[in-house]
Amino acid sequence: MNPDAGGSSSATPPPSASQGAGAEEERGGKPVVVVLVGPPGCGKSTFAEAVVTGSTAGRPWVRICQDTIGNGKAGTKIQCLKAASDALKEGKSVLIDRCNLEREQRADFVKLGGTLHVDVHAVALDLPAKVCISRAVSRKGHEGNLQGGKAALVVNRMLQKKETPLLTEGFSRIMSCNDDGDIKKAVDLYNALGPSDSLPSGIFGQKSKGPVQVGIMKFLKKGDTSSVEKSSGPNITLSESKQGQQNPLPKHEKVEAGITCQMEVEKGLDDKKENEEHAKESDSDNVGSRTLAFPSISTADFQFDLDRASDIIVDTAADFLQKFDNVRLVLVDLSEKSRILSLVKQKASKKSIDSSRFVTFVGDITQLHTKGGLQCSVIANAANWRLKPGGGGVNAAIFNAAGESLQHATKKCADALRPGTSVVVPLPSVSPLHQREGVTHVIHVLGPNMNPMRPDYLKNDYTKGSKILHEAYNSLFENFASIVQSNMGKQNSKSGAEMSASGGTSPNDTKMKREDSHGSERMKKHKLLPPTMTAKQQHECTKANAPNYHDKSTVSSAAPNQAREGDNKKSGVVASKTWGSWAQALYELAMHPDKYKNTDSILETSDEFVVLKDLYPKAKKHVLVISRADGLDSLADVKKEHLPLLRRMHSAGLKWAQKFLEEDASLVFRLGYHSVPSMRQLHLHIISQDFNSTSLKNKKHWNSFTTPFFRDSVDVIEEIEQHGSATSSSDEKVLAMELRCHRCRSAHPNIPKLKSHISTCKSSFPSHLQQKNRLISLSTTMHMDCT
DNA sequence: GTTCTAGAAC
DNA sequence: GTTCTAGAAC
Repeated sequence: MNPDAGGSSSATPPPSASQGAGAEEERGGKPVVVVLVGPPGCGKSTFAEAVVTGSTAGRPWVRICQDTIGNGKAGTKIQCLKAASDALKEGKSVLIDRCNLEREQRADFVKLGGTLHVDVHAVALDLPAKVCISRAVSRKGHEGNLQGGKAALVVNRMLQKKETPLLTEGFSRIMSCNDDGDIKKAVDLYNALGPSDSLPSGIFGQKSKGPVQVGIMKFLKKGDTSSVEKSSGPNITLSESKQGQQNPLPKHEKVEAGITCQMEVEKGLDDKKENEEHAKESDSDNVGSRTLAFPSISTADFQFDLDRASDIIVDTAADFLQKFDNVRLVLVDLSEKSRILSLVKQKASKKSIDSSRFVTFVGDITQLHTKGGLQCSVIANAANWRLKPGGGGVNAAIFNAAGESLQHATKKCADALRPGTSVVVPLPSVSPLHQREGVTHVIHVLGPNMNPMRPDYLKNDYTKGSKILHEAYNSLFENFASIVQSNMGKQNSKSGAEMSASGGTSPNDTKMKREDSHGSERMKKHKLLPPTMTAKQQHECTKANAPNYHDKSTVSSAAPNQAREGDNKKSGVVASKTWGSWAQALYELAMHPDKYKNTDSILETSDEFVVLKDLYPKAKKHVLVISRADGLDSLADVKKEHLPLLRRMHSAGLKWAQKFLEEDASLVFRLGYHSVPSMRQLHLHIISQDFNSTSLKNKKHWNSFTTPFFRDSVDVIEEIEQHGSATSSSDEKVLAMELRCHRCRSAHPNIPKLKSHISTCKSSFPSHLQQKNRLISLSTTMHMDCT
C-alpha cells in the first residue's frame, strides 16, 4: 500500500466503477467489447450480424470484421483495433469478428477495453470441429475467401492452437456456446442488452470435459486432513479396516509383506459367495475406485531395458504415493516368472514403499476382478500412438476385452498420443470390461520405444528414453489421481466446496471451480494430447480435401512446429521430429491406399509402395513413390535392411520416368529424396528437370530440388550399401541459398527471373549429374535397355 | 510506380 | 498448405 498513490490526484484515472459510470452517463451508455473466439465456420459473422441487426434494447453495436475491414477486403488487426477504439469512444459496443483463438491474438482487444474502461467479454463459439469444418468447406463467397477444401486444413490447424479464454486474460465475462442453441441464447442475451445494462461477470456455459486437475493437491495431498482421511499405511491391521475408508486394501486382497499378490493366493475367491461379499465390501470402502492397475510400460514390444524401467516404476510410484494418500497402485504382468515384476518388487521393498499401496500382481489385466479378485476401477493400457486396437500384448487384450465401446470412447477423448503422455478414457457402462470387471476408466499411456521396428525409435538413447518413461508414468499417475479426485468430489460435495473456498481469492465457488476445470482442459491440451494435428482431425481433413496427399517441398511452415517442440521440451517429451498436420497426408495414404484408390492421382499401388502424382507438381512431370513401411519416415530412418525396398522404389520410379519419356521424349528426370522431408513417410521424387510449373513458387521449392538437399536415389542406395545409413544428407540451410540455374549454374535475383532463364537455358547439365545414371533421359533409358 | 518476398493470417 | 499485404527492392 502506497499512501502517495492513494492520496494523489487522478493523474492516471483508475478504472473505478464511479468514474466509469460518470463517463457512461456522458455518453448515454455503457459500451462493451465482445471478443468472438472461434475458428472459421463456427458462425462468428452470423453471430455478430445477428447481434448488430437484432438489438431490441437500443444498444448501438458495431461489428468489427477483419475479413472486410480493408474497404470490403481483409484488413489487419491494427485496423480492427482502430475501428474498435473509434466505435467505443463514440459509445458504441463492438463485436470483434475475427478468430481470436490464441491468447496473444485477442490480448490487444482486451487491453483496449482496459484502456477505455469498458468491460471485455469473450464469446467462445465452441462448436465441434467437424461442424466448423463442414460449414467452412461448404460455404460460398466467404468474406475472407476461406472456403472449400483448404478450409478444413485451416480449421484444423487453428483449432490445434486454440487457447480457451480465461478470466485472467482480462475478460470480465466468458461465455461458451457449444451448439446452435447456445449461440441463439447468447444472441438473444446481447440483443436484449440495453445501453446501460451490463451482464454478470464470470464464466458461463462451459462444458466440463474432463476430470478436474487443478486443486487436486489441495484435495489429496498429505497434510490436508480436512477433506481426506489419512491412510494408516502398512501398520494398520486388517480388522481395523472394517470401516473401509482408512485401509486402502480390503481384506480379501491378501497382500503379503512380499507385496506380490498372486492369482493362486486368490483362488478361494472363485467361490461365488465370497466374491459377492468381496464386491460388496469393495463398494462400501470404495478401494477399487482408488486403485490403478497398470502394465509395465515400454518393456514388452518397445524393448525398454527392464532394469532401467523397474527403477523408473519404483521411483515414480514412490513419488506419487508420497504425494497422494488413499490411492493404490498395482503393477500387473501375466507371467509368474515376470522379470519386471520381480525387479520392481525387489526395488520397492528396498525403498520401503508402503506395501499395501504399491503391489505387484500376476494375472491378466483384463480379468483382475473375475479371475484375480482385485477391484481396480482404473486400468492403464500400454497403447500405441494412434490409440488403435490390435498389435498384440496388453493393448490388444484390453481393446478386445473392452469391446468396441472403448474404441469409440477413446476417439472422443483423443486421437493420438505422444511418447511420454497419457489420456483418460471413461469406459462406457456397456463395455464388458466395465460390467464384468468394474473398470470405469482406461488410461492409455505411450512410453518410449527402443524397438527399431516400431515408430519413434529412440536408437537406444536411454537418456531420452528414461526421461520419456518417467513422463509416461507421471502422466499416468496424475491422470489416475484426477479420476480419484473427481470421484471423491462426486461423493463428497462438501469437500468440493472446501476446495473452492480454499481457493480464497475467488468471489464465488462456481467461478473458481469453472476456472479450475478450465485450467485442466488447457493442461490436457498441452500435456496430454499430441501437439500436432490429431489423427481424427487429419482424417477429417483428408476426407474434406481428398486427395490431399501432396508433397510439400518446402519447410516454410516449420515455425509452428518448432514452437511446439519447445513446449515438448518443457514438458519433458522429446521428439526427434514433429510432423505438422499436412505432413501426415502421405502417411495416411501409405497406410490406407484403398481409401484413395478411386482418385486419379494414384498411379500404382503395391504392398511396398504407392506411386502418385504430386498434387503440387514442381515440374511438368512430378510423381512420388511412397514407401508403405510404417515407421520409415525419412532418409534418417533408413537402414541396410531397407535396401531391397529402396531398390524396388527406385525401379518403380524408373519405370514411370520411362513411361513419361514415351509421351514426351524431351524430358529429363531425376530420382531422389529430400534430405529433410516436409512430409512424413519415406518418399522418392521422380521429377522432370524442366521445372516448368506454376506450383514452383519460391526459393525453397527451387533449392529443394537443385541443391545437395536433393539426394539422388542412386547415391542414397550406394551410401547405405557402404555405410549402413544415408550419412551425407544436407541440412535445411541450403534451402536459403541463392538461386542458381540447375544447368548452367548462373545466379538469378528472383524466382521469376530464374524461371524465365530456365525456360530457355540449353546448357548441358553439370557433369556430376551426368554420371551414375543420376539423370534419366531417353538416351540413358535406351542405353539401359541395351544393357 | 511496379515487382517480389517474407511473414501474418486464415 | 494458400492467400493477402506491407514494405523492400528495383
